[in-house]
Amino acid sequence: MARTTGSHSDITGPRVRSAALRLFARGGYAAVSMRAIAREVGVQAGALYNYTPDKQSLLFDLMRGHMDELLESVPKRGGTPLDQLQEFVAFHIRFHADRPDEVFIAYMELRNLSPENFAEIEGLRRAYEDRLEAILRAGVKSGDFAVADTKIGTLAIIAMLTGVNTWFRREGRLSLDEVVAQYWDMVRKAVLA
Amino acid sequence: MARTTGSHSDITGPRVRSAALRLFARGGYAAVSMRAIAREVGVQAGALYNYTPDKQSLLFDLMRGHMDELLESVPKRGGTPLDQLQEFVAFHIRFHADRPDEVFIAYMELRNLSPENFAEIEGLRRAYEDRLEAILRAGVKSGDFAVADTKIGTLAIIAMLTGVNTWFRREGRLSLDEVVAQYWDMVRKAVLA
DNA sequence: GTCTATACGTGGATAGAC
DNA sequence: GTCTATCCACGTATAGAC
Repeated sequence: MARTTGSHSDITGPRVRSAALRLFARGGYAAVSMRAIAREVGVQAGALYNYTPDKQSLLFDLMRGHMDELLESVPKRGGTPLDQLQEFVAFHIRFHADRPDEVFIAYMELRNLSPENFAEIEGLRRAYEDRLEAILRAGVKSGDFAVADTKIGTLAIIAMLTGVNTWFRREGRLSLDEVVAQYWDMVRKAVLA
Repeated sequence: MARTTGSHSDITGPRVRSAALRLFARGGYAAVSMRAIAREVGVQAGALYNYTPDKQSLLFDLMRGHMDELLESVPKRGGTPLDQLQEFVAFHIRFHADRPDEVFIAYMELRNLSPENFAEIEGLRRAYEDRLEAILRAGVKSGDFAVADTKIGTLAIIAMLTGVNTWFRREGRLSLDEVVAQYWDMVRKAVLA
């Protein structure tokens, strides 16, 4: 995908991020070279450094952008604990199903972050988990839910929901509505008193 | 860890596998060099090739060994569907908690397998899932369980259980017995009619 | 069976011309 | 802003001495 010389700062930046996202998700951060990213964008490797100081920042920006969007999008509190939980389950599955590459990177490439960058991403992930745990605690307090340890319950539910991404395909046997319905059924029964 | 020249075939082989396991789990297959493995074992890089034809085989052997052991260890059928499910849940959590490095590699490094090796590991993983799905189907048939789609139920339960490995630490707040008890409580409620 | 030495490719990142 | 050219470190794997 050769390109001619010229100025394209406004469009090349997003293209670099997009190419890195796709390639990191497919091959893994460590296995993807800056040259491969440049080839995908249609520039030479040296030109990438107009848009990122280094490869590590490219990974970190993708992960932070994803986590920021997740935290901005998660439903705010409202309604009964059961209503809130249902809303959370549907939101989590749909949000993640829409962004398979971002989700894959956010889970698989944590160990390739520098210690400082890892700490920041970990904090955002914790903040997201806290949203769900607050719902479970409210439900336990109101007597609607029976969850022995809300922290474990939180991690168990998130692991179960995120697992959808490992197998769900839009062309597959089941619609996303059906998937959401069954997961909600399982989660609901698992936490109800 | 310098070593003197000599013959150590009987002990070096297992040490190579053990070092590769630990380093792959910590840093990721792509980021770990043969030199790093050799350093951990205490030999020069060239000597590794007496024990493995290449790096890919090292990864594949670790994963196949893990999956073989998993399939040999999984409880065979017996008792009511509810009893079988309880046994499966306890087995899965304990087996995986005992082998954090193997489990981490088996889930994270699938994409670094050659296509042929990937197909073989995928087949073993599928066989393991089939064990659980058979239990769910038996429970649905007997009327004990209410699971809309046993394939989804299988994947949801396995994802939930395997997630324990991302946070459980033996020195932590909860004993493995307590963890098993709460997960069994959630799984049981989730599938019961 | 392990060593040293090396072939050969590729990695991230930078310099300077245009 | 992008290009070409390059630096230098490191990767897997092999050859041949001991």
